[in-house]
Amino acid sequence: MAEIIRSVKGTRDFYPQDMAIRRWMFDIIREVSAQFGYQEYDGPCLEFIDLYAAKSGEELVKEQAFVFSSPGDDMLTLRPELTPTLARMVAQQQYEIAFPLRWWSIGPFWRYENPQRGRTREFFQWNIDLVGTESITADAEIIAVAANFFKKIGLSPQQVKIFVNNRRLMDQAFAKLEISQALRPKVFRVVDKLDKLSVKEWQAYALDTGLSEIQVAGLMDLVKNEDLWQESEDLCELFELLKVFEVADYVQYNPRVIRGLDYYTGTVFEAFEQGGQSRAILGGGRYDNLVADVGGNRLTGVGFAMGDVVMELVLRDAGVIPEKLGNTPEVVVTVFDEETLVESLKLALFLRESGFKTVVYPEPDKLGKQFKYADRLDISVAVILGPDEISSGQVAVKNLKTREQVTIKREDLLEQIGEFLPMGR
RNA sequence: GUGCCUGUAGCUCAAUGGUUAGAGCGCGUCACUGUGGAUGAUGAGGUUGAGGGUUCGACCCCCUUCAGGCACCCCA
Repeated sequence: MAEIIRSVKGTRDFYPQDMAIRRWMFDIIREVSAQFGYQEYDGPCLEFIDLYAAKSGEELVKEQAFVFSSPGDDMLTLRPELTPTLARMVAQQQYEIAFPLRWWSIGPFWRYENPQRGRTREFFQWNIDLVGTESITADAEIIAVAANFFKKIGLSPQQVKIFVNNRRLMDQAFAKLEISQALRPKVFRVVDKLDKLSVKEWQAYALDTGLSEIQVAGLMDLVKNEDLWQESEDLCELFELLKVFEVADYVQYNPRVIRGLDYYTGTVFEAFEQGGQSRAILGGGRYDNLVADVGGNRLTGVGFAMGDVVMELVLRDAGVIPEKLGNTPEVVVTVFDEETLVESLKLALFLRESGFKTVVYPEPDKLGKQFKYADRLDISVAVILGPDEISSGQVAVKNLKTREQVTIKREDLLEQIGEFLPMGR
């Protein structure tokens, strides 16, 4: 056998059983998004590199994007994120769109990273945004969308938590500690490290970034202060609203959530798996200048993004992925010989029109082999059509799960199949 | 970019430096000419990732290289 050309590093093959899980997950995303009145959109997977250069910074484009020149010598990139595309699309029609807009999307993205658990080079991301309002209600709604997704997919507040903070609040707190503006991006990273390092390591790391000992001590107090939110009007209002949205049990204040991105200006949030791995599932927040960078008017919004890779890991850990996802055929029609093949095909046609997912064994073969095939495909019902049945206007129906078999009149076939099929098909 | 681990049958894995590299699962055929999963019999399937070295002898030890996994870095 010739050697099989391997798949590209960091990509995934979706066999039918994998695809069924993806479909299931995406359907819930679609359902929740639509339920809140969001409209689906999408952009191209290919964009000019300039689109990202304007906004995302050098490092992302140079080191993590798939960049190449087209035959026409344009510098193109496989989109590493959706936000710049969204910004462009909004800017292009800024006088046409009815604001506030509620848009969502799911599609493939590419980043040239070192693949490892929970991280691939090709992945899917759910993006959802509410653009054109500064109301805190919008922040609450977006968080409620995330919480409702968790609820619907089967993750409880004990299994997953959305941690919320406010960038402005943290900026004020940093100002009180007299941490300079220039140092703050680094300080964000310091804060982010707190849960990963020991106290001593963390202090050393913090001092290393240029903070004074007093500042380090102050910072430590700050990021351990779970009541800090009370100093922020926005957060007080947000938490009240989250109660109204009936998602408060999924949400918790956390002063250590800041998000690396510079463009977040108010509310920031990240959902984490609770317990063992504690992986970040989704993240988002409020931003001030979505479209200004690509030449539009100032527009604020709030949104989040969720990758499918970590999400699926978490769902697996939680054991909430259904065993049966209903992507298998339901009925197999057996074929006795060349003469009866046409009868089998006609019967299958009838079953399909009646709404059953039906396959026909493609050629005459031993019944045993046909059953074995059906069994391998996890098909529940076999319809047996041989010369005896044809001449008597009957049909044999076998429940492959229970081995029960009955011979009935043709007109009773649909009812019989319905009886043999497992519930909830 | 850095570090650790792993590459043996289609899959999951064995095999003190010593005969012809094995097992389970899967696959083919038969027992079974209109009835599957079980059982039994039997068969196919390998350049041990690749290249070099040490050795009387290498799946095993050493070097190089390729690939994969995991962690760090980073995470828009």
